[in-house]
Amino acid sequence: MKEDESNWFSKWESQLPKPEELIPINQTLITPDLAIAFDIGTTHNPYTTHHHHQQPPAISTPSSQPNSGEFDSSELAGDEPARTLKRPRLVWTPQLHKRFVDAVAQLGIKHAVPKTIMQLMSVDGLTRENVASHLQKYRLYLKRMQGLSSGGSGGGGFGSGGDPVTDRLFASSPVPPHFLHQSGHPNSDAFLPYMPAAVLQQQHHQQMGVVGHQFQRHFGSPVLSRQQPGQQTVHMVGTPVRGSYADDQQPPQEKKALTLFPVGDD
DNA sequence: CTGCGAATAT
DNA sequence: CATATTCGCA
Repeated sequence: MKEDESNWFSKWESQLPKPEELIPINQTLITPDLAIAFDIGTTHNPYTTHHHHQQPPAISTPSSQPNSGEFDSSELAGDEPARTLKRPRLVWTPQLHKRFVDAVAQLGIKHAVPKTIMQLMSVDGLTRENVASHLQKYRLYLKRMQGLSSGGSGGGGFGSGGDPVTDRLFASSPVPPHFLHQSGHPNSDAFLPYMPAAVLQQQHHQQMGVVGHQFQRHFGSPVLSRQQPGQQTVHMVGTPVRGSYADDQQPPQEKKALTLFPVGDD
């Protein structure tokens, strides 16, 4: 039992926020050719075409990124409406969710509020609303789990929609033990090993635009999509099978994660 | 702002 | 159809 804690802690520690270790969320970037090969650009996607305007929320970590502030954008100076446009629908990929969970874990369920979580995650493009919304669902998920394991509805015949895993996304990430019972950590101090100083000031580089084909049913998709009346789904897929990756491990075999290309804004 | 429920969009 | 986002309220 305690071992479990040590165990998850060890794993967690292994992938700790050391800048060097911290980056691998959007690791695989698709090459332009590959993007084209994927039919990206056939349709008029604002993000796939050369109109890199404002940035779709890109998931990236505040660490090294080759392309710092300089891009040779052809028309990036004159029009940057941005801000007022709707952000693309954020796709909560398991990895992204993991970051979320880790953030909550490190903050402690107590102080896990949208704003703080968002800052700790340091995922650029992420908004407080994104996190807030997700946090709610996550809390419900946790609640559900507890209620289920406690004994509850064993009586009536479970089977009707009482799946322990109604939420595949949440299920894909290991839920820290202590999330379940209470917010109060007796010795929580001991569990706050590292708090990145950069939390409050992250340099953001936005990048990526991506694309994929319409896929439903798979949640291995890193990233976001945007749809507007008249636009087609710009979902993207990357990870193959459904499964259960325990944690940050990416699918062993690869369908190849397609991804984003650098862009600039601001 | 944060939390929550429901509606709405994609 | 599932999921994320938006809206109103506490």
